[in-house]
This record gives sequence, C-alpha cells and structure tokens, in this order.
Amino acid sequence: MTQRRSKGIERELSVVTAAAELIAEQGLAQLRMSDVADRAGMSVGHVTYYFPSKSQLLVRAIEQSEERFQTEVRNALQHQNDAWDRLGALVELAAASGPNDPGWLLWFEVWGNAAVDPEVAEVQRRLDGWWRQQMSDVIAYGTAQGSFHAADNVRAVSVLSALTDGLSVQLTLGSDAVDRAELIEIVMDVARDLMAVDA
Amino acid sequence: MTQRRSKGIERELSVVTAAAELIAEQGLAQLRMSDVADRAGMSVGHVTYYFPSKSQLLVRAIEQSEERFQTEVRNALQHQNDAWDRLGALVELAAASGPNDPGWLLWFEVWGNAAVDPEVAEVQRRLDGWWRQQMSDVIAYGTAQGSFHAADNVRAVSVLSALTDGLSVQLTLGSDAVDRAELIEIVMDVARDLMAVDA
Amino acid sequence: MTQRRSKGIERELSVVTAAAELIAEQGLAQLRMSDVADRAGMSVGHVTYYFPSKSQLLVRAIEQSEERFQTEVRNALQHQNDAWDRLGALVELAAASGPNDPGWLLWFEVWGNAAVDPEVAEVQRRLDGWWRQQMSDVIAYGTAQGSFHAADNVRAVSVLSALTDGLSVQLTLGSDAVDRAELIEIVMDVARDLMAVDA
Amino acid sequence: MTQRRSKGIERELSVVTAAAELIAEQGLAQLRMSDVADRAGMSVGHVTYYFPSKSQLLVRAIEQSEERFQTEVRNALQHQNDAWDRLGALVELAAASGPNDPGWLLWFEVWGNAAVDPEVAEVQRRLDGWWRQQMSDVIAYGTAQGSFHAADNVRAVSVLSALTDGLSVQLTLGSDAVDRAELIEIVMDVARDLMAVDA
DNA sequence: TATGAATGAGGATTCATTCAT
DNA sequence: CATGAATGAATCCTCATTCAT
Repeated sequence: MTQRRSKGIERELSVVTAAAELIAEQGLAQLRMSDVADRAGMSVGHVTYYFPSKSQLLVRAIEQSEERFQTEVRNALQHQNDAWDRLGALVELAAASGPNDPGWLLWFEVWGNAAVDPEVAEVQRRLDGWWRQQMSDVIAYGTAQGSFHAADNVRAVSVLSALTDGLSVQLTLGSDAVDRAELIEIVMDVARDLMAVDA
Repeated sequence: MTQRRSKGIERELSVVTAAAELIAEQGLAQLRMSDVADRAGMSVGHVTYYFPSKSQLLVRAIEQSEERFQTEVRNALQHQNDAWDRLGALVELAAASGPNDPGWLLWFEVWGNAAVDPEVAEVQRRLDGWWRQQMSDVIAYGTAQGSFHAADNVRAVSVLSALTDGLSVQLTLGSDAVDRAELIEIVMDVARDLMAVDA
Repeated sequence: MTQRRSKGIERELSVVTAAAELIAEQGLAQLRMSDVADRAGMSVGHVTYYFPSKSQLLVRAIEQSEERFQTEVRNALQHQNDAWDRLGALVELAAASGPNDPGWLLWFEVWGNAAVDPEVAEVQRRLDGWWRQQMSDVIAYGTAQGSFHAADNVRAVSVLSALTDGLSVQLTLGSDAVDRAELIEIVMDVARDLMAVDA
Repeated sequence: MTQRRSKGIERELSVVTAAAELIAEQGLAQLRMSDVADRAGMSVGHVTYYFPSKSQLLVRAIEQSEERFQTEVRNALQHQNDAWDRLGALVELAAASGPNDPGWLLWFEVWGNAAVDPEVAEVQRRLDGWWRQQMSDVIAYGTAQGSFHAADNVRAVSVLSALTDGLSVQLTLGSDAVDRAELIEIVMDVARDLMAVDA
C-alpha cells in the first residue's frame, strides 16, 4: 500500500521534473505534453492522469523549482556564520551559472507569463517576496553583528537583488561582457560600497 | 505609383506595429496571425502576403521596436550637453514606465526565445551591444569632460545597465518594492558612488 | 459466505442504479464510467469488474428500470377490481410525473439508441410488448365485466398508449400546454369516448 | 464576388445537410466531425471554418430541418381549401413515414438533448409552438367554415398532436402494431369523434 | 473483492499556410 | 494588392479498458 502510493508520488515527481527541464530547454511555449511523457517514460494519457490540464503541470513545475531553491538556500545559510559569507552565499546561489542556465531560462518564462497568467504571477510574487526577505534577514543579521552598516535595509535589498538579476540575465543570454566570477565580484563590490562599516 | 508603393509600406508597417503590440499584451506564445490581421485591419491572407512566415513577422516586430527606441535615444542625447544629464536621460529612456510596461514585456519574450530561436538571439545581442555602446560613450564623454571619474568604463556599464534592467524587471512585474521614481534615483545614486569626481 | 455474496449483489445493484440515475440526469451520451463509479462509491476498476463493458452496464440499467416498473404495475393492478379504476391506474403509472421526469428522459435515450444498438432495440421492443399486453388485458377484463364496450381491442390499445406517450413527451419537455392532471384527464376522456358502454 | 459568396453558402449548407443526415442515421452521440467532413466532401478543418464548435453545427442542423419542414407545411396547406383536407395534410406531413424515419430519429435526439442543452431545448420549444399553432389555425379555420365543431381548440390540438407523436414514435421504432396508413386513419378517426359537426 | 496505475485510441479544436479569384 | 476559402498537421484532452497488487 505504502509502496504503491510512494511509487505513484515518485512518478508524479518525475513528470514535474521532466516538465521543468523541458521548459528550461525549449521554453514554455514549446512544451508538449507528449515530450513530457516521453522524458518521464510514460504515456501521455498517464501524464494527464496526474495533471488533468497543462497549466496545472506548469504551475507545479515552477513550484517544484521554487522548493528546491529554497532548500538549497536554507542549507547554505546554516553553514555560514559570518555575515559577509552569508551574503556571498546568497549571491552565489542566486547568480546564473553561465550561458543558458536552466533555472534562469525558466525565470524568463515565468516573467513572460506573469502578465498573462494570474497563477504564474502569484508564484512569481511569492518567490520574489521570499527572496527579498532572505536578503533583508542577512543584512539585518550583519547589521546586528556590526559587520554591516546599512542606512536603508530596503534599498540595499533592491540594489543588490536587482544587480544580481540584471547581471544574471546578461550572463544567461550569453553576453560576453560578463562571466560568473565577475558577476559575483561586482555584486559584492557594490555591497561593500553600500554597507562596509569603515567605508 | 509612388503613392501605391507608399500605401503598401504603410500597411506593412501597421502589421508590424500590431504584432509588436499584441506580443507585449498577450505574449509571443499567444500571438495568432489572425489577431494581427484583425488589429491591422486586413485579412489573414494579406498578412502572409507581406510576411510569408510567422517568424519573419516576429523578428521584424522586434527590430521595429529596436529602431524606435534608438531614434528616441538619439533625440534625447542631442538635447543634453551635461554628462550627468545625458546619463540621466539614458536611464530614463531605458527604465520601465511602470507595471506591465509593454516594451519590457516584449523584452521578456525576447529573452525567453533567445535561447531557442537563433534569429531572436541575434537581434537581442545586437540591441544589447548597441545599448552598452551608448552607455560607454556617455561615460567616456563625461570622463573627457571631467564630470566623471570612471576607473573602469566597462564595469561601470555593466553595473549601471544591470541595475536598470533588474529594477525594471521588478517594476514591470508589479513588485511594490520599487516605483519608477525610486528606480531612477537608485541608479543615479549608484552612478554617483561609482563615478563622482570628488567622491 | 452467503453474506459476502449478498454484499456483492448489493454493490452490483448500486452500480446499475447509479447508472440509471445518471442516464436520466445527463443523458446516455454523457455517461462516464467514472461518474457511475463515483456515485456508486467505488473505483472505476471495480465497476468494470462487475460490468466488463459499458454497453453491458447500459442494457442492465434499462432492464432494471423495466423490472421496477413492472413490479409497480403488478402491485397497482392487484388493488383495483373495477375496470375503469384499473385503466386509470395504468395511465397514472405510465404518465410522466412532470418536466424532466427521469424515467421518461431515460426513454428518450432508449428510443434514440434503439435505431443504432440492437440490444437496446430488443429491450425496447420487449417492454413495449409487455406494456401493450397490460393495456390489452385490462381492456379485455373490462369488456368481460361489461364495463367497456371495445369494438377493436388492438386499436384501443394503440390510441390510449400513443396518447399517453405523446402527452408525456410534451410534459417531460416542459411544454406549458399540458400538466399531469390534464394529461390523465385527456386520456381517460378519450378512453370513455372509445369504450363507454352507453356512449 | 457574388459567386464566391454563394459558393460559400452552398458549401456551408452541404455541411449542415450532411450533419442532419448523419444524426438521423447514427444518432447525435455518434456524430463525428470527420464523418460530417467526409460526407460533405471537405476537410475537417474546413468544417470548423464554418462551424467553430460542434454544438453550433448541431443547432444549425436542427434548425435547417425545421425550416424545410415549415416550408413543406406551408406549401401543403395552400393547396387545400377544405378544412378536413387541411387537417389530413397536416397529419400526413407530421406522421412518421415508417420504421427508422430519419426526421423522427432526429426528433428523438432532440428530445434526449433538450434536458441537457439549453440551445437544443429552445429550438425544440420553438418548433413545437409553431406546430401547435398550425393545428390550432386549421381547427379555427374549420370551425369558422362550419366544418368542425370544436368545443375546446386547445385540447383538440393536444389530443391530435399527442396522438400523432405517440403513434409516430411507435412506427419509427418499428413496432408491428401500427403502420403509416393505420396511423393516419386512427388520428383522423379520433379527430372526427372530437370535432365532426353532426357527431 | 477491490484498487490505483497505466495505456492508447480517438476526437475536437487551433492555426499557419496555400491558393484561386 | 487583397480576400475568403480550404487544408492538414499538430496538440490537448477524454475515457473505456487492462493489469498488477
């Protein structure tokens, strides 16, 4: 019984994973239920057994990506006690890994669809809020510790996250003006300009 | 004769404009040739007379948007002699106007498709390069004038354009963390931190 | 053992009942095995354990409805000794109860499918024959009693059953030209015209 | 121009005709858009060019059948001046022609769907009202002429149309209790019982 | 007896594209 | 230059049925 059920959940997960991968690879618009089924190793009929409609699958794929990312962030923060290290860890996790980073390609799709699909918009807003909160917490943590001197926490969050986003967009699109190492360096430099205690 | 020809060009333009509007409104994926025809006030058959395939229409729509933007930028720069004013003008032109800014929604679509469609990628890269060049020229202009003190022109471009992009994404998506006035203020503040002569 | 078996028969019955209800409610064409399973409170897989194919379930649903109706008729006739009362009882049982009478909606489905499905046609013919026989018996009974004067038993059956059917169709479809009381009155009036002894 | 347009209307008509035939032959539930396309001699895509959805095609098929029937009735009545002849003509037109009469099979489908589909219900009600009006007019005509003596016009309509319906159902279903000649004879006999001047 | 998982065939609908006029 | 007619491929979704457990 348990085994049957857990098998079902496992296969359902594999559908979501396949969908997320394909969206990143080919874009949301190109996503075919049959592709998802192929990659998940099952029939199309069975995919719709789990997800009665395509849009439900979509939202789940984004949410799964969200959950994974949040877990990664929590793990990373646990291992850093220094405020600058924590900030660095956040930036490293958020930054695109390089051209065609699948996670960031997925974000492009989310942004493009947020204006059209309210469910997508809601997921986007939720994760964005969560992310700003992480940044804010780290900055508050550093300020309490005396490592940071941030006159305006909210603005610092806006600057640092916008910078990370904008540079990651460039990197994902394959611009040769920036690579990952430089991206992180730039963000941390600006962070120091903004918040270094004896700046 | 001339008149007939110009009428043709006019109608062709109206197709492209209709397409650009619709992409911004509904997203590239939702774009139907029949919608374009409706908005342009002609039959579907006639739209395909001008643009034999949908993807050709797409690329033209993006290019038209590009051309208009470039014209605006040129006009704006002509009227500003002070380097800081020039920089401010650039940022104002690039920044999203508010939630659901059509131009920025179009960019989301371009980014999402650049990874899949080489033609789209090429247009994106071209415009991005052009934009970085404008920023770079303004910074060089300010440096020559003695208004700016930029140790690293390329990095300044990266920071300022990434910041403008990242904040505009937020604004377009309707985040309440930032409005247009604040967006511009933030970018200019960071610019001053980076390049003010006696900072 | 007996209990297990009777439990099985009970559940099988509940499937048939659920099917009959759903056909009347939504029409035969809209009948889904999963709806039947839901209403019968079991899984789809288990419904097909009882009825290997959909069409077998269908025929059984009609037959069950037939059996119930026949039982009702037998009960009703037992309590009436007067021929006119017996005739009245028959008409009351056959007549639609009002708009959307489930039993009559089921008949519409049967008629619509009789031309296509031989099994359905067979059931229809069987019940129709049985019904004409009841009418015929009652008329013969009244004639023997001296209550009726029917020159042509067969024609009387045709007239009275056709009239009941035609008016019930109207009533079921929600025509405001006829209600149930009037329906019965009309049929009995015509019956008197046809068969009253001193007419 | 005119020719193109008329050609379009012609083909559209052939789709509707094909649909009506197939519904009568196989039942509404079995109707496939591809069958309609095949019989109309065009592609499925083109059928949906005329009728964006299946249900729109359905309603049109019923309406077309309605229009044809009404034309037939009007023609028939024009050629009859005697009230009894007019009544006879009406009954002949309404009565089923024999087992599996396509027009009556179509009616079974309409009845079965009226409870489920409001649009179908509306068409049914409209034609039924129209039909009762024809009967009523003929009875009023005969009464004015002095050929009929109808105490209650409305009831006479109910009786005669219900009888015609009920018997036609029987005939269409292939009951051997009634043939077309007898059907008409029965209805006219009852009509005489009800309305003959010196009965 | 009972279930959930899995399948695959089938069908409606959408839509870019082609073509005759 | 312009249109409406026509096509057919592509795709999502439904659903009866089968099967392992």
